[in-house]
Amino acid sequence: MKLAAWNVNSLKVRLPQLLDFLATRSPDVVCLQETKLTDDCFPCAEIEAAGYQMVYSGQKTYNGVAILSRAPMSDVCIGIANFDDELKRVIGATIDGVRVVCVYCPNGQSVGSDKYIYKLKWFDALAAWLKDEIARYPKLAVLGDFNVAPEDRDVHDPAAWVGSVLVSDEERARFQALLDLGLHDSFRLFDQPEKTYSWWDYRMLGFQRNQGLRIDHILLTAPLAQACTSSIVDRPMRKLERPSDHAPVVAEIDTTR
DNA sequence: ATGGCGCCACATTGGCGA
Repeated sequence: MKLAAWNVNSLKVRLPQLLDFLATRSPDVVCLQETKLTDDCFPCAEIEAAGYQMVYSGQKTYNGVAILSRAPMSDVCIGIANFDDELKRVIGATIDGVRVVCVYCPNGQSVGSDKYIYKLKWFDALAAWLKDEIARYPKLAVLGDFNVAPEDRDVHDPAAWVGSVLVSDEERARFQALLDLGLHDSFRLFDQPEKTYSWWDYRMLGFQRNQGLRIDHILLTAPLAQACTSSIVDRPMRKLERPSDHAPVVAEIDTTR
């Protein structure tokens, strides 16, 4: 099972690139973030024509998540249980016995801001909910834009970023709390090229200079981590014309194990 | 020097993302 997560930064704009991704990479499951579409505007026909079923939860202008899958999805859930959040950031579904949770974690804007406080609370609610979900579904994957660079090696210039949003100790502690639930960062299960990132600023030739951050992740419970055969950042997608500022992240699970 | 780029909407400028 090939699983992908991609912050498309507007599905309306990025639909051609998504269809390219589906056709050339042939993922089984794709978790999308920042679709920025209300549900009545979701491009169902084009995605169905590409051979995928889909579930989605969106809103105007900001946020919005979706899961695309070749196989049927069941037990679809929207949002974090017991956490009141009007922003559309979470959708989950069961696919071939794997519980897939797609997340668009808050950005946090700047350390100490109201949005930062909300980000920390949001992560606490996510962890509390995932603890129950993992107990219910031992084979669980959490994929998406976490808006946290877990370690300094996930940051192009750690000295320039020290203490700022996306890398602050409090944010990294929230990410670690997810790992402490028994989740594994699939990317770190394998040897990886140095300076591998998943997001690059549109400004300042960020991509050309590889000034990026690794903030998009695929986290796996132990049964899936043991069956994981690869986990990469699909960097070439960031080179396309009119790219998202994020590249997709992709992990493969050997479901016969 | 806190800018830049790209996307969105009560648009032709401002808010936001990261």
